[in-house]
Parts: sequence; C-alpha cells; structure tokens
Amino acid sequence: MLEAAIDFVDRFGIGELSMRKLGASLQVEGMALYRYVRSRDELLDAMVDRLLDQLYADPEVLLRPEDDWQAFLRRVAGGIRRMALEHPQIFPLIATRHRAAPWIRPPLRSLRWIEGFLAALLSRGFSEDAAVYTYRAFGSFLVGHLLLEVSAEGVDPVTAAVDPGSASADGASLDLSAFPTLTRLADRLAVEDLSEEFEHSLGNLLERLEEARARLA
Amino acid sequence: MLEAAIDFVDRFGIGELSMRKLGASLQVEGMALYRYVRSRDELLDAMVDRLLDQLYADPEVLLRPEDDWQAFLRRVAGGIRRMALEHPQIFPLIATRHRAAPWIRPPLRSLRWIEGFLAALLSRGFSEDAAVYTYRAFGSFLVGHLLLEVSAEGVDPVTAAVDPGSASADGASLDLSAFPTLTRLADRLAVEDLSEEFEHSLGNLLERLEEARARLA
DNA sequence: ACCTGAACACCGTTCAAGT
DNA sequence: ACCTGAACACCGTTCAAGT
Repeated sequence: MLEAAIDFVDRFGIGELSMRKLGASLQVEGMALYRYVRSRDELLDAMVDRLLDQLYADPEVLLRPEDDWQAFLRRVAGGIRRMALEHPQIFPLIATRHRAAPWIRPPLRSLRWIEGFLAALLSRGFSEDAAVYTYRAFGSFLVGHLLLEVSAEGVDPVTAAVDPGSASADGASLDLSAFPTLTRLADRLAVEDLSEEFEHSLGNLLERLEEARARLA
Repeated sequence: MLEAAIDFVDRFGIGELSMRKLGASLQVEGMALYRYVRSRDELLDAMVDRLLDQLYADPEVLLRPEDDWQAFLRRVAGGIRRMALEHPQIFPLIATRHRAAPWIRPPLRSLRWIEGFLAALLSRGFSEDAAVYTYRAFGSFLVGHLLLEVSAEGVDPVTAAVDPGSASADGASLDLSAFPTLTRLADRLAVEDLSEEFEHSLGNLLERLEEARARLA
C-alpha cells in the first residue's frame, strides 16, 4: 500500500494524491486506508521513510572493505541521486518535510542512515568533529544540487495533464528582450549537463572535506 | 492583497491558506479574490515573485561601486538569508515551484535577478563562462543551506496549532538507544550554529569560485 | 467596477454498520 | 479483521446576480 502510494505519486504527482483516488487505485474505498495510516500527512512521512529504507538496503551504497571514505561518499551520493531522479515528485518531500530533530539533515534523514553514515566515517579514521562536519556539509550539498535537478525536469503532472499544450518548459518562449545580459548569455545558460555538474561539484566537495578532515583530525 | 497573502502564510503556514480564509482576512468572500488572481496556484507564484522583487529593491543587496565581486556575493547571500528567515514558510516555494525555464536556478529565479546578478559579475571582470558557472554554484549553495535552516525552525504551524503539546522538535525525546554511534555523537550533533556554518561555507564557496573564475578567465 | 450566493465537484476524516 | 456508506466540515472554481 505504501508502494502503491509511491507509484501513484511517481505517476500523477503529489497534487493528485487523495485518499479516495489512492483507494480507487487499490480497488477500495478511500476510507479503508485509515486502517493502515492515521492521516494523509502520516502517509507522506511514511513514503519518505520507505524510500530512505529502500536506499539503505541498496548494495550499491553499502560501505565496502576496500572503500576509502571518498569512495563511500561517491557511492552514497550516486545512490541518492538515482533515487531522486527515479522519484522526482517525492524528493522535495525528503528535503522539506518536518524532521524529528533539528540536527537531522536531509536527505540522509533516518536515524539508521545517520548512524551508518557517521559510523562509516569513524571507521575510516575521522574524528568525531570531522564526521559531524562532513555529515552536515554532505547533506546541504545533496539538497542544493538535487532539488534543483528534480524540479527542473518535474513538469508538474497536475498542470501537464490538464493542459498538455503549454509545455513551454524549455523556455524558448521566454521574452528576454528587456534583459541585455541575459540575451547575451542565453546560449551559455541553456547548455547545462547536470550530471557533469553534479560530478564536478562532488569532486570539489570531497577536496574541501579532505581539508576539513585534516584540520579536525 | 499579495501582501495579505504573504502575511497570512507567515502567520499560519501554507497549509492553512485557502481562498476563503484569505478572503475572510480581507473582509471579503473568498470568491472575490478571483478578480485579482486566476487561481490559488497562480497566487503562490505571485507571492514568490513578490518576495524576489522586494529583495531586489533592498539597498543592502545592491552592487556598490566599491564592491568587488566577493563583497557583492556576500551582500546577496545575506539578503536572501534574511528573506528566508523572515518567511520560512514561503522559502520552500522559492526553491521548489515550477520554473519558466530549466536554466533558471533558485533562489535567484526572476529574470530581473538573473540579469542583475550576471551583469554585476561581468562588470567585475568575469568571463561569460565564469559568470554562468558562478550563478549556478551560488544558487545550489543557497538552496542547500537555507532550505535546511528554514525547515529546521519551521515548526509547521498547522500541526502546532492543532496540537501545541507535541512540540518535541528539539528531539530530546528521540530514542537513540539502538544507534551506538548516534548516541556517542549526540552532543556534538546537537550543537549547531547555523549562522556560523553559513558564513563558513560561504567563505569556502567564494574560494572555490575564485579558482573557477581564474580557470575560466 | 467590484462583490456575493448558490452551486458543483471535489477533499480529509469519523464512525456506525456491514461481512 | 477488514471494508463500506453516510455524514460533516471543509476545499477550489464558476457564474449569474446584485450594487
């Protein structure tokens, strides 16, 4: 049923998710869902938790004996990015929904994840300060880069379904005539390879984290 | 009326914003609002635009003759952060709402802002490539750091109003006993000064941007 | 020019009643 | 144990009608 909710949102977007419609997709009246979940709000939280748990179980993000910390961070970053792109409608929830404590930093927002992440760093020789510093910087990095990426491609299916003709999302129709610098740079702005940008920025982050690690050793 | 909507959301949260209630706060039936706005959705977009326009008019974020590019970026970063903290309920919209073109990167997401930002960098000797690179990196940085900050303090007023007793947002009540590393690092995790972290990370970003600027000169 | 009232098709949620 | 039907208090949105 959680899976059904995730599928539903992936397909139609969060705006379309109602208890009644989700029920219908399960051949049941919407009211029946209250057997499994206390409210729609709790359902959204449960979806977020589920995705995080799924990712945690992904062997690709597991710390391997031969991994140094940088390899591990690349592994996790790749896994989170894959998840974000697979569920572009849900990732914003991971970034923005209320957290149980202020020190929980999206997108690694389950206790299990934070535990595993910090333990991995400590096992690779990080000081406690350096591990915490890295946890924070890594989270902000991922949110900053991935939220953007999913909301870029995330043509809100609600609008798209209602009015399939208005897909001017490429911005070709934007009137830049009042903005000379924008006009001048339009070609350069249009060229973006977000995969490449992500890898490049991740490389930068790892360098910066290495400096911090040494400083906080 | 836009102002009223922004006030309303600042006070009660976006979940509480309905056309009828916003109307009531203006001594009018909700249906009257459709004179000024085509839909609730458009209203949210208009609120986002308004905040960005307000910020654009803030003399604190204006490029000054004596500013080098780093001073300018600090100015803008400070202004955006102030805005985010003043409107923690609205900032997530700035980060996540549908954009007119994929190269528009939150939070500097109005054409006016992008124009001004890029022109300022060019005026300080940036190459076109370096200016675009900086625009992108700066946006991701701000979203990554500020979204976090506003959703940390953003005790969702919807929930809070209904159930003022459940304010366990400090996480003191979280059961960490199954997570030894978390338990060990709990004290360190709890200590966070997000202002300081923001300034520190901004400093890092400026260094990295200086390298990129030189490389892309 | 601006607002209201009634209406329509939806919501989330509760709860007694069914099987 | 699990689901349904009816009900309640809401939504966004349209539109004819009022002033």
